[in-house]
Amino acid sequence: MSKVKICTRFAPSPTGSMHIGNLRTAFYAYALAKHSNGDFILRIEDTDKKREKEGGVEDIKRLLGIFNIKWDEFYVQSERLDLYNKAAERLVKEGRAFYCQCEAKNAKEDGFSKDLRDPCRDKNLTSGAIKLKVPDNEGVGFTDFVINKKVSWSTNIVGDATLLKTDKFPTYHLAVVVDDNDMKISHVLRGHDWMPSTPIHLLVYKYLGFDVPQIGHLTDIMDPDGGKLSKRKGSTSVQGLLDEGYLPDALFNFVILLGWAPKNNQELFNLNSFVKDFDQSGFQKSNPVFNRDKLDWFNGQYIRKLSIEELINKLNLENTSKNKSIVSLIQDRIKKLSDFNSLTSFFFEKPEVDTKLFGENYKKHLRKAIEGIQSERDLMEVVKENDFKTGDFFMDLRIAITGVKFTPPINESIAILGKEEGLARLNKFI
RNA sequence: GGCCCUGUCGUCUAGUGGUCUAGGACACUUGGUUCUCAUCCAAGAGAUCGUGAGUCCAAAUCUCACCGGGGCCA
Repeated sequence: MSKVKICTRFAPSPTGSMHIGNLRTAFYAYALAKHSNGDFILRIEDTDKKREKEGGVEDIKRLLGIFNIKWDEFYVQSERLDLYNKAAERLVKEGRAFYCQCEAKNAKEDGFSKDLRDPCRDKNLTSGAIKLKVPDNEGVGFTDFVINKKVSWSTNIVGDATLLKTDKFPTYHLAVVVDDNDMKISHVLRGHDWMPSTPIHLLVYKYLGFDVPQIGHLTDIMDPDGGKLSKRKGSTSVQGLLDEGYLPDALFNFVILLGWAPKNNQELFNLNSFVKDFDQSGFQKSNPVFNRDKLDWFNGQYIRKLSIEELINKLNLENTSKNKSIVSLIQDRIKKLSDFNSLTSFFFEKPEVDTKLFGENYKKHLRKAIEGIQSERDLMEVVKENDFKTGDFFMDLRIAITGVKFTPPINESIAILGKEEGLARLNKFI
């Protein structure tokens, strides 16, 4: 293979909040290019104006920015219509495509039997939509660089695909070929769902006289309940996951390992190490399942790596000494940023205490604790002196102070709350 | 229905004919640290490599069939 510069692109449609699978495609395309000092292009595929969402483009840029993905070039397809129109017209002129004026068809009754050859293909019309004139009895194929396998089809199963719609906007099939060629994309990386339309693209490449780039189809991320991961089942939008309290670093690390693996099974990656270690042969062939537990684990790992200041910042807290103390108590105890509130609410408001949670000796425990705190003594000494069971003693304190059984260490918590407030909460139950 | 991709512990995976009585990670179980929870540490359980044939001295690794999973179909 000749030594051409590697150039990849991420080509999302601005149709709504970015899906975690799209983001993964961006990471892979980015790493593939940057591993060899190639270029990474961001291309907005906005040729379906009906589905476009306002602010969609800005949202894509913003999200990529959060993950530190930077692009070398930026294009918008709707600004390039001329290019697609010319290509389509050329194909018509050269007998590789034809105008079609068929009415938009409805779903057919039997669902499946369909006529692959369009009735307009030999009418020599001079206006309308432009469709590809697919030949009969030919073979088309390519070698997929993700699954590392030659894949081929007979053109007899390929329909006369629409290339240019009547509104002069291209379909994906035309735009993707024209753009990838024009932008000198060396490696096309896309979702597995595009595999079946690859023969169409191959034909378009051929008729336009373009070199076919390397093409690879990524696995689909699956839902634990089966089927492709979808927006319907829980939060799969990148923004949704961020809102849930997952750190970008954790999301990145988790998602690149769904469908790609290094030979040594290393678990922890950041953008730089991923780019450095990236290797095409690490692509997986079968569909991975989106596993929350693993994501949570990664998130915990990255939360624990943060400095107190960084964590305070991520939690949108003021950098006060009280908050620092609180945050340092919960850093080992949260899996997601959103766990913070439930774990620490007792610091900010008096808890509701269910007295049924107390042990049988709680009054004795609380009384001695109050004495101890008033005289500023180490509570462990109080426990020993009175021959209390350590666990029971602190649990009663915990219930009185926080109202719940799972909390940060209670001595430190009382220190943060302040002696006065701590005593007040204990005295309530005497 | 047609076409295409795919199949190693529950999950993510290592593995490319012998070193595999199949390795790692998450989850799980147990023990240790500890005022609870969590962290951390240690140990354990968990996969006859989808099934059945075949090739070979030798197969998770090659071939075929079947079955399962996934995708696409103006």
